[in-house]
Amino acid sequence: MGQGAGGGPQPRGGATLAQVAARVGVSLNTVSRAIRAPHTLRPELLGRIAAALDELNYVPNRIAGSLAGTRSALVGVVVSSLFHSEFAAVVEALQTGLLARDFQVMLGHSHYDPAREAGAVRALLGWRPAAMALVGIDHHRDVSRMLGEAGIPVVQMWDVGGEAIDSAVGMDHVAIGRAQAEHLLARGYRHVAVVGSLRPHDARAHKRCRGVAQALAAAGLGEPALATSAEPGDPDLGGRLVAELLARHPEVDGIACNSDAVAYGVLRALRARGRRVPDDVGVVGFGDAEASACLVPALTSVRPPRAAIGRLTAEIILARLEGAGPRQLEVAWDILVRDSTARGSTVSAPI
Amino acid sequence: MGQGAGGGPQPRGGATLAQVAARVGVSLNTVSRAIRAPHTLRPELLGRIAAALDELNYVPNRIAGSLAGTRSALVGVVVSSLFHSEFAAVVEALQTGLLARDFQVMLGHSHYDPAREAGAVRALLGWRPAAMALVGIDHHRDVSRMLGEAGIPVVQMWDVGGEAIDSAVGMDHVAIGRAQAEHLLARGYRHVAVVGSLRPHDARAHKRCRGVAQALAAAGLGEPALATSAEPGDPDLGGRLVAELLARHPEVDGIACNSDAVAYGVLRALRARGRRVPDDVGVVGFGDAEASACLVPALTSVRPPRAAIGRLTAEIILARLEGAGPRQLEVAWDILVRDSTARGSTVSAPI
DNA sequence: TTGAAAGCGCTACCAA
DNA sequence: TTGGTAGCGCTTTCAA
Repeated sequence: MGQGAGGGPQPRGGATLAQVAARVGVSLNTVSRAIRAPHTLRPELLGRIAAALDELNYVPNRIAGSLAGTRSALVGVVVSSLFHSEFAAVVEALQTGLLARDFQVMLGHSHYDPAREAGAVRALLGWRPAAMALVGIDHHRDVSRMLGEAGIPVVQMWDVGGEAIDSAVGMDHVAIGRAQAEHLLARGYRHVAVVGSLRPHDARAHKRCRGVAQALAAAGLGEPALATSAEPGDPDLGGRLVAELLARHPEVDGIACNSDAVAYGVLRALRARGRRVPDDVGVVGFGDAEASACLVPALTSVRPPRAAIGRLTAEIILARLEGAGPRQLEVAWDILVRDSTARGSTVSAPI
Repeated sequence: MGQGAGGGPQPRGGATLAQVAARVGVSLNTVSRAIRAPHTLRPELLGRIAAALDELNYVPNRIAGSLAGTRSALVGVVVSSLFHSEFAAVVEALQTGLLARDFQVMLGHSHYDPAREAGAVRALLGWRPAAMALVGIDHHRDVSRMLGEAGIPVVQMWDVGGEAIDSAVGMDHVAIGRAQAEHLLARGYRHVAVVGSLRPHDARAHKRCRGVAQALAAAGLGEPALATSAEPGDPDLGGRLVAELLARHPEVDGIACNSDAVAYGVLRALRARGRRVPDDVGVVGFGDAEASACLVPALTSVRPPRAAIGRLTAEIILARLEGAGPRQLEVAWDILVRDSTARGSTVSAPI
């Protein structure tokens, strides 16, 4: 209270097309065309309009443009989480690809919860996006229904193998789990366990887990020992889970982790318990986080092609918008073999 | 070609308010009020409208709402980069705070480039956001001008101490640099260097660097040795810079890194060269990344209150929008002391 | 090459 | 408690 006008700043918006038109002395839609189809105007007029546009710092109102135009310039993107940065690089590559064609990305988070995912999808759909991209291939039926009814291109990222709503770009997570286990077996580890965060609705994590079991079965071994939790996967969780695992299954000598962050904690806890890596125990991660090559021992991990997934998603969206059909792509990943599984490459039978 | 209709999916949008109204047999704006002010309708009518809304899967068109309404429901956010996840936690906390009040976040990236930052700000302003938040306090003058003219609340995050456009929530980066150096000196390291990515327009990094120099000067020591680069800060860069540093300044025994990722590479390179940490060299990072506590030796680092910065930014934006005045907050950070600087806590003079 | 007019789907205000 | 009406700033026809 007092003499001030009170209240926050008054949004002034910028100049409107009509104001620019009035200043130049032409009609509103001549200015509009000066922006969208400059070649249809006399150069002289175009020059005067450009000058006015510049002078008034005209910034096109995309809200108005979207409402009036036939297509929106927004793409909705739903990721599980940005926090653990699993998907930050995917989003960045996607946004870069889209921005080049003047599409804005709108981000939503599911926090690994189907209800929140549905909420995020609904909220984004309210902005009438031209397309949507989301992490995962298995969704709550409300999500599939809403997305199907929206009648826009939808790209499901990161996973493949489920029933795609429209298009998909991802990895075969069962194969990844299998590869984790096969790598451990090839290095001579026989008692393989799975450690990590396994949220009820994180289908990818469950698939990798299943892949590990498949590989063990194929090798004539029993079920993998499991130490999982629905908590977010961080080093502390890894430490707690491995402690619990070793108490129950002291024979474990190979650990497939559901994320590198968890693997960091696993390595630390093994060290604290005097278990040598890779001599006594082999550890393989998932995600190839930035620090993984700098740990001691350096962590063997699965590297997902994050930037490629983001880039391909952008490409598919743009192509779909121009009339191309849906596509489903499986992208390749690889295992970066480092010291944490460097016990030797021949299968040595236990004494 | 072929028999198909060709073309991508036809965006069908959802049902409109008018369609719902027609179905119930009331006027369009009665339905609008059923959504925004339900208590002003007869319960019976409200029930019928709710049923129709549900049956037609009505999703309000936020584009139309923003254009017609007095205020937009968007907040623009510009970060330097998501990729190195420096700001992912800030954005997530900010988005959570805003979403609770039904504001959508629109993200832009500057990639540590003033021109791209200006481009991102301009692009976001086109959506007529209700407010903007951006990383950094020192901006290209075009950015300050555009933001000032927009007449909306603007919160500058992460840094403080410059001339704020409107509001700010951040840390004193000079003090952080000073603290890094003082910590090293307190642990008995005498020849302190700065290693890391120093992009021309990353004012925060420059301030931390200046802080280190100040602390050395205050202790009667000379300028810090510098090994910096404009490349993105990752472990490989850290490794290369420290190799170059030790070639030029073999006497260095304390290293202040501009990010934890760089520090990871520094630790690895020191190990490869047979320099023991913390005995021969002390290393302190910035950012407290997830892996830092799991390295060997565990990395001493400065921990920024990322979630708090995001949350406070959301609070300030919401308050500003309700008429509160601008605020400038400096938030506290701390140094997590770990093994990489654990040489002892008394200053021991070199022999 | 330019202008006029009709909406896009909604909110805000007024009248009933 | 409800309905009518005038825009928001632009794109998109169509006519001049």
